[in-house]
Amino acid sequence: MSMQPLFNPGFTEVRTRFAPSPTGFLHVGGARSALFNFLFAQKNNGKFILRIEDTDQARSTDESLKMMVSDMTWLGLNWNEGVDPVTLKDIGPYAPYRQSQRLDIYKKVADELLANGKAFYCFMTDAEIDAEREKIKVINQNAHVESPFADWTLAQAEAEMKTSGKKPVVRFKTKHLRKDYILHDLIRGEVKFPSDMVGDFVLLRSDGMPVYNFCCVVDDHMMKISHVLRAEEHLPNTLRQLMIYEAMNWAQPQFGHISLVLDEDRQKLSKRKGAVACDNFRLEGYLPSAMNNFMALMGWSHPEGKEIFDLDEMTQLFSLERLNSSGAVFDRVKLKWTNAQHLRALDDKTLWSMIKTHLDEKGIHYHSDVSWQQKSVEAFKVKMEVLSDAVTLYTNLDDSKFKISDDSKEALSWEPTKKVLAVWKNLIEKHSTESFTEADFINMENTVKAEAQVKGKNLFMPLRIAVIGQPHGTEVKLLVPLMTKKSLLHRVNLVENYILGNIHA
RNA sequence: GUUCCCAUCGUCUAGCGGCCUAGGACACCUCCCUUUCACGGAGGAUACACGAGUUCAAAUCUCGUUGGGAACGCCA
Repeated sequence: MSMQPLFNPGFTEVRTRFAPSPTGFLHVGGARSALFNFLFAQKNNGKFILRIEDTDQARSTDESLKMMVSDMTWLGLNWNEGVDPVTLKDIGPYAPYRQSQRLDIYKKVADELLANGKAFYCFMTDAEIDAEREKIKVINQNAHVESPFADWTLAQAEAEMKTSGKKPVVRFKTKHLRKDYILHDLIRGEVKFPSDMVGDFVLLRSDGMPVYNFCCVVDDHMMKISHVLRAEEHLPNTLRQLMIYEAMNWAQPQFGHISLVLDEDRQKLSKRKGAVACDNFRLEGYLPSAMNNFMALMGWSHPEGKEIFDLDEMTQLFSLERLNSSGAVFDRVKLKWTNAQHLRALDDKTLWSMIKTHLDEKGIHYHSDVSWQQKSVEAFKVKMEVLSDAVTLYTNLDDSKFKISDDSKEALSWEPTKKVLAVWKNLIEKHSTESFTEADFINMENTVKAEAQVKGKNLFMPLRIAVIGQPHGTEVKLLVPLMTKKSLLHRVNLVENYILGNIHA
């Protein structure tokens, strides 16, 4: 049995990176790529780098960069080098890690390619390119626009710049590369690209800003990235990148192209069909552990088929061999279930502190008493799938928000209901303390049963409505200990009035 | 259109030539638990896109067809 080397010649340790462009929120698809890079680096005692691809000056914002950083931190995908999560300063041996601050580096590489004839200055205007494109399209769909400047000497181009003042782009010369490029993809196996798949692509824009395919290669090389795990949409880019590696005579990292995350209609996940920003999920009360768990399961599988696990377990078990190559539909229903499982695995104290955050945010009232909080968590734990579900659950405990639901009407119209409520109210009034225990409630319930001569749902539904205003939901014996005598009286009075109002209406 | 990628239950997937009359999970249905709704438990229904090869043997390998997706920018 022969061991496959972990990385290509020229690399000494596993170094992966996630390189978002700060032009919006962190997308779950991106987060999943980040996760796999993080896991692979962790698993192999390597380094995980956060690089910022902000060469699109028009769209990159600081706001977005902060969001990316905080979302990554929230998920627990901690990086070893890159933008510091607190100070936002670049830290690590290969700083700076944002491309807008590495311009001189790209320029130097471009100059080298220019000098040895692997790239050229192109003075074509947008209009000229468009016109040319139209022209050749008629003859051959497959053809690429050919720049008349491809064969100019460097001196010629420099003279032209000087005299005309024109600002050219730098293009990579592909014409002479008539051959197939073979990529040994970690996930897809052998992928063959014909070199005529691409034309002379831009390296440097006319304003000197580098273009993605160029700075990506330069940075991956300079930062000694050993493994590039990225979404499948980048697969066609890889040809351009392979060409640059070859032209610079640089050692290639290993590439792995992960399948796409799709919408229900099997297209690339987009925000038009629901939330896709990590931040939205955080706000709705999804746990980072559940997010990671769920994202991992789109494309990766636990060796024992387990469905619920945390980041540590993933890190222990992660391997590229268990990554599959077909796209995965983002199933929000299963995400919710996954979250519920993680929620229930939490101890009551931790869960309470998370619930509290959501209640505070909405200004929902709760008791400061720790045992009350504990009891409330016990009562509501299995009723929640996401933390924000707590908002409704605890609002139901607020007297000022008490409301009788529409589906209560039927039970309130039953003949024995009036009697049940009367006995119930009487028992509350007679109760000697302000609060009730579970045992108190069970006694009271039995008394109502005997005195009102009712049982089954004729007993239970009216009682629940008198407590919570709804015929279904949390066990009444768990609800009553969360309430006061005053509160229960207030509620039963409202329900009685409601029935009276209905009768006379 | 061109190039590339992909193809197992509705969805996420296991499977890497015989263990597969295809396993698990979500969702769905039935029952149990439960004086409600849930949670939990036990069952059920549902899939190897199609066609040729290779082989004693194919969900697994090869080719083709079909279907889906992505990329074709001075976006990343």
